[in-house]
Amino acid sequence: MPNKNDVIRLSRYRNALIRLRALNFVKVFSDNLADATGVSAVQVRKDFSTFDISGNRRGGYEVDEVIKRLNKILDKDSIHNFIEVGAGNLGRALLHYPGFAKSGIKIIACFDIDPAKYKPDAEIPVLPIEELDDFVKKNEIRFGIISTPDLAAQQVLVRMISAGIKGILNFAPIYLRGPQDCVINNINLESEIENIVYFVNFAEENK
Amino acid sequence: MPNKNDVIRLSRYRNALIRLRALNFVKVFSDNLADATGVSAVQVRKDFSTFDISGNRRGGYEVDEVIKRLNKILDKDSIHNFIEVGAGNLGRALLHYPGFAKSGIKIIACFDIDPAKYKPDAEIPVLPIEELDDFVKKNEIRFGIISTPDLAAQQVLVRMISAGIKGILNFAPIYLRGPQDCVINNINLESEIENIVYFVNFAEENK
DNA sequence: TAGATTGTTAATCGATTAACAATC
DNA sequence: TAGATTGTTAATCGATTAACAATC
Repeated sequence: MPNKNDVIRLSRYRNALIRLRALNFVKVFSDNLADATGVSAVQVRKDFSTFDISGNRRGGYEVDEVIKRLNKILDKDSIHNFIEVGAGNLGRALLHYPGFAKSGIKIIACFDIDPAKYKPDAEIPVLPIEELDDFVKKNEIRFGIISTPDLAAQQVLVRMISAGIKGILNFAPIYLRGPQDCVINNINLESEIENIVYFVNFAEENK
Repeated sequence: MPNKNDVIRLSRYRNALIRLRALNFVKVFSDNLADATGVSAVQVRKDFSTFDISGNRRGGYEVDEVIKRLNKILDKDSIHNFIEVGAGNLGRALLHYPGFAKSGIKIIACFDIDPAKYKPDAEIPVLPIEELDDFVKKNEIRFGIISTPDLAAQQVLVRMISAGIKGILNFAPIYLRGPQDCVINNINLESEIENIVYFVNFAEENK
């Protein structure tokens, strides 16, 4: 079974290939992709081989074909409906993040506890959190985004899972874990910053 | 030299410890931290040992002391000034992200190419990108955030680096790399989503 | 054919864990 | 002292890379 890093690399290859295609590349060698992504050329070939993407010895890989294959693997040919919980600054920004729309990701509703935030008639409605369960079940939503403060996050997680959500992107600054059959990716902005600060300081002290 | 994951775990320990302290914990065992963070107990002890955080055999670790030590290591006792480039939806949300303020991270100015976005008199001013270089040098800024579309990101990176920025958090959906002495953490929201979709699909197909 | 590139197997490297000695 | 926990060394596991055979 592939792990998170393997699949992250596939995304990276896809991004690079789309850019190379825009530059009229028809074929690429693993070396080109290595340069474009910072991944080693062997790693590229190994990944392609494990995901059944094959090239021509001597002729490299066909850009279009590899992109098609990656689209299939990453399920980029269909639209994925998401719900979001937390209509604060970050939450509202994500609702209108152009990268999502462009990339087949559609947030179809947002939920909050604060009545002041409700906007039932907006293009992407903001609804009371109590309606989450029904909404998710009725619309068969499998994916959710958490953009609440950390204190609320754990409860929101429980609610999402019991409603049947299977994949979650969590922006609350608390590391969430779920049951076996639920995928949670945590993005902790504070800890990313701490990380950067640490390594910049480290470099400064050791130069 | 520690790597990114090592330091990310330190952040995680710190978060957990702050929560445990709020629950009046005075001491913790590596087992407690393991439960609280999902990291194994050996790993906790190993990490603490490599970062010179010591406990009492039999008595565990003192919460306050470990937090202090982690604050020192992660440089949480001072305020870090950041600049940001890109005042779109996401950029504006980050400007007012409460988690940053709470955590000693201060974005002191934002830059954009679009004159319609300029707000030189706002609390956090939005300034023309041309002013970045001077501003960074005058204020000795070491850290930056990129929240532009992908096409602009590469140029923004060059500009930041030549101005002397050493640590960058990049939200543009393109994987950026910099010179040896510059730390870049890439957060690619699209690829995080692709990742979640992949694993949810995978679980569904293999159940 | 010669040369270049893929695809794969074996070797290496690094990170995690198991085992256990030290000690409070 | 007995028991529990830290701290560390050695073993294991997994991921990356080196080497090279296959082949276009």
